[in-house]
Amino acid sequence: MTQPWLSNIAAERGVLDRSSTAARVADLLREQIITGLLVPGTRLPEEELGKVAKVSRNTLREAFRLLVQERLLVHEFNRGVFVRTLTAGDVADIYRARRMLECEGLRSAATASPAALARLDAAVTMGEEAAAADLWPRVGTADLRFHQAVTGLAGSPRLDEMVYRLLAELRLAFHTMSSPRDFHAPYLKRNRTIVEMVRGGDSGAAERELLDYLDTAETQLIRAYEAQTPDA
Amino acid sequence: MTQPWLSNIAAERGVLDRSSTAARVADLLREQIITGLLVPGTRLPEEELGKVAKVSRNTLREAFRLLVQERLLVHEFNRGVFVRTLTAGDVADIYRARRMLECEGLRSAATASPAALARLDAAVTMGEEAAAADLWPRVGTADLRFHQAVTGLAGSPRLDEMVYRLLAELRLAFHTMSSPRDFHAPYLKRNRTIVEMVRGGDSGAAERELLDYLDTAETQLIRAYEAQTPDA
DNA sequence: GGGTAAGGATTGTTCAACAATCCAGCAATC
DNA sequence: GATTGCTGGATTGTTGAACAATCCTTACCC
Repeated sequence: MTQPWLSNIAAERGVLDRSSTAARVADLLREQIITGLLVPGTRLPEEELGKVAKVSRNTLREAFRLLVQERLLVHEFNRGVFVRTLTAGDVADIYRARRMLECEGLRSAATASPAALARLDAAVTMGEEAAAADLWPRVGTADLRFHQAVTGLAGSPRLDEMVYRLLAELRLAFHTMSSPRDFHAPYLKRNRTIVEMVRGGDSGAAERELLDYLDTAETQLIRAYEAQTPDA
Repeated sequence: MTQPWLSNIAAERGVLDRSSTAARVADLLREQIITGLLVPGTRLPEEELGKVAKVSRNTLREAFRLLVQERLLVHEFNRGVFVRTLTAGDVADIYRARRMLECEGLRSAATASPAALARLDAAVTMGEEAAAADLWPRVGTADLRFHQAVTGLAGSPRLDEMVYRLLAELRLAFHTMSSPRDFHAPYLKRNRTIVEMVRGGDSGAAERELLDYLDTAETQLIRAYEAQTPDA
């Protein structure tokens, strides 16, 4: 391990062989969920799903467990697994946690690694280019990646994982928004603003901007959410 | 649902019927891990373990998944599951996340529910009584419960879960401490101090105290940790 | 109408088997 | 002598079928 590039190999090694069938089935299901084709509340019967996915019930159950861990599915004992349905309270709780995590990231922006800053910039650029090309779902992913990069400024693997899970969870609520374009468009500019504030060293201003940003996004989302699910 | 105690029953209902064999096997393994009998790095062979636990390989694998999610085990594809070994970097990262979460709890102490405050008090009292009775492992659990209660002041289920997982993870490192008594004893008083500051409404002082508290605990733990695992 | 019992459908769990992969040990080569 | 290549045994990954336990619906009875 004296050569520097050997440690690079060692670090990236994990992604090479990781390919269990259960993980691949989980990928398929995740895709269906985050694109909104699998509606929250839907029950996923083991036998039927196993047949169409051409995997045994056991491995399918293992895939379920992976997605339950990501909070995309819920597992009720002796009743089966369902696509998670978020309550308005869940959305509020997620935004509360996001505020804490992302602000923590901005506060440690001064000591952030160049790679982390580059990821921040790349995410914003990706969003702008996707908007120019009219690829609005891609704008959505870029936005999520931006917020992950904000938290990533802290350089903490655990904080990264936390925000990753929160954002994955949020996708369950995004589909209640009528148009992804109207939802994501206003935030493109604000993301760029935040990046420039961070680059300029004014993390206090960036934090204020981000908090206001999250507030409006939260109320917008919750309003659309409660309109769709009367009461609850 | 007009009776108040009915909602209590409804809230606690989930734990009644939740009794899959996999969960119970996971409980057994967790016990062995947090008491330190199962040393980090140990490999858990499926066939052998399934025989002694008298469960099939499939359900054992399900138990493994549960503990992998709790970060007590790690799962390497085609190689098996191992008891997680924390690096000094892991410990530092855990404390970083704890600082963020627990301070967030203290900051919302003013708006915390009476039940959350009661839990805080109960945890400290439990620790003091356990110390008086010379039950030091119990002091340890009381301490963990205290920190969970601190975060619980925020009243956020997700923050609660995050800190729960972090503290569970941390137990993997506790066994490197030679004596649980020497490690936990000094913190009994500081816990009480923090509770009184919170009760008095001075959450700023409580936060400063807690941060100092966590700093010393972290350095103490990491020092003992690096002494035991030379290099790494 | 409301409670109840039977029935079917689905999940929980086990078992046995085979394929895929890893790993330690040994042979071959330079 | 160290590295490479191979081989056999052990362990994990995955499958399919079977049975028990549980839930849900339907029909029945009072």
